Amino acid sequence: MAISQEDLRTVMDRGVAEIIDRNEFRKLLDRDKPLRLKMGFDPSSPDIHLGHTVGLRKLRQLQELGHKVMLIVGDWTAQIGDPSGVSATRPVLTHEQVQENAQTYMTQFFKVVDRDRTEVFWQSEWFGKFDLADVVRLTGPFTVAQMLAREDFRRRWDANRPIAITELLYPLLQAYDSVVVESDVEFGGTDQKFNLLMGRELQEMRGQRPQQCFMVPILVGTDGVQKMSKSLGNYIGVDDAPEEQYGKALSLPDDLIIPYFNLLSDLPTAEIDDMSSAMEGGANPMEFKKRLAREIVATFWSEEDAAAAQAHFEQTVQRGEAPDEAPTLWFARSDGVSGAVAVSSEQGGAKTLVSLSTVEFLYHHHAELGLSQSRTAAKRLVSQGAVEVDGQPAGDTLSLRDGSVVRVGKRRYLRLLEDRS
RNA sequence: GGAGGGAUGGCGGAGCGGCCAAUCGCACCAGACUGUAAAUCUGGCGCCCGGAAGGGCUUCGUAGGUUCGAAUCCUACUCCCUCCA
Repeated sequence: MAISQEDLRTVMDRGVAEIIDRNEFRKLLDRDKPLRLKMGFDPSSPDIHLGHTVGLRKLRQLQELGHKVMLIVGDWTAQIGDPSGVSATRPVLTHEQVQENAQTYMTQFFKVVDRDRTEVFWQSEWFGKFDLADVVRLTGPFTVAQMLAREDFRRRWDANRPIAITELLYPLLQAYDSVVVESDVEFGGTDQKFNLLMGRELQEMRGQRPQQCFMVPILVGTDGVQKMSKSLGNYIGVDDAPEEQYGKALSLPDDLIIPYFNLLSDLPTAEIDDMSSAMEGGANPMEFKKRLAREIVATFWSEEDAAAAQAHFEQTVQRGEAPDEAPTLWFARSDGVSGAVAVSSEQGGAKTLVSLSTVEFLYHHHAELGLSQSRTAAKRLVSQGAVEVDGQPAGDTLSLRDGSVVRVGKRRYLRLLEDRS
């Protein structure tokens, strides 16, 4: 398959941590047959964030060169829990949860990867009929020492911390997947190295050409320090709303702008380099960051959504105005009382609504405002000066009109409108 | 089979009879500052009453008990972990 020099560089160098074996992989790209690209996931926590998309984008690039993705739903390995990284005991998932998580995952997965060039497998297709003889045959050739070669096993072993036998099984199951789908290349983060190499080994034992291992770098999270992860809260989710993604992207430390462009956008490398030197020359990073944020939103949503998210950001954060689409609290004049809002007087055509008190208002409308249902919490907000009405700090009692906007903290708004219908 | 350690707020982790609604870190919320929802600083962070001072109620695996008083002591139970074999 003919591949341009530029594509080749993009595929093999941009956003790549390590390829084993690099030369082999290079040769495979020149073959006529589409490559079988393997990518597995455990349906244990279904949300995909930007950190995952670094690898997914690679898959996409290769799909566009004509190759095919084998997506493996790890419904068996999910039972075990990947010991890579943190070794917390995971709750065993029910069949329904697994199904559900897998669906969520795939919906997000296919925001980046081309569904038409993807084949989906479930581990249960083969492990469902595995018997003890198969297990013995699978585990037989491996030794404990081999397993202890892996860093996290080794560490726990040395520290006398428990290692479950099923955990040792994990890499083997993953390796077996490679045999079943006859994977040519398996993708994963650098933390997957051991598991990926296991696949190579097992394939060779079973008379297959060993897969290449393609490792992508771990993405640094929005805090600029630790790797992006949901549990650390420094992530941008694929499924986050456009404004959410945009806002989170803008909160990135400036020195992450360039790496993010490299790993998460299709902008030509030359253009990225230009930005880099422009910033070194004193250009305001804000503009580039906005561009980055737009790129990100557009990847997962659309250009229009990206533009809207930017407008939203500029309006609410930079200018501190209420968003157009603030939740609305409708009140009926005839009610007299709607929730905690009471119509108290009408002067010169403009009705004035007066709440019982600011605290009561927040308490009664906690749902619309996204607050917790607690008077104490509402009181705290009031005493902290977090409440304002139409741009003016609110006192102990609110004075509201048709069209008033109540703002709580930086990001919560509630618009009051009379229901004239 | 034997010996030992442990279960505390969303998480991690102090406390080991009154000064504990419970140190501290993370997360979270608010304020200030900022190009930024970052960083930093300040404050807050069980529920309820009160303008406030303050008061009340429910929490430290579960169930009982000792005590004027228990997250802290005792008993039983449940679960987790480590070491020896």
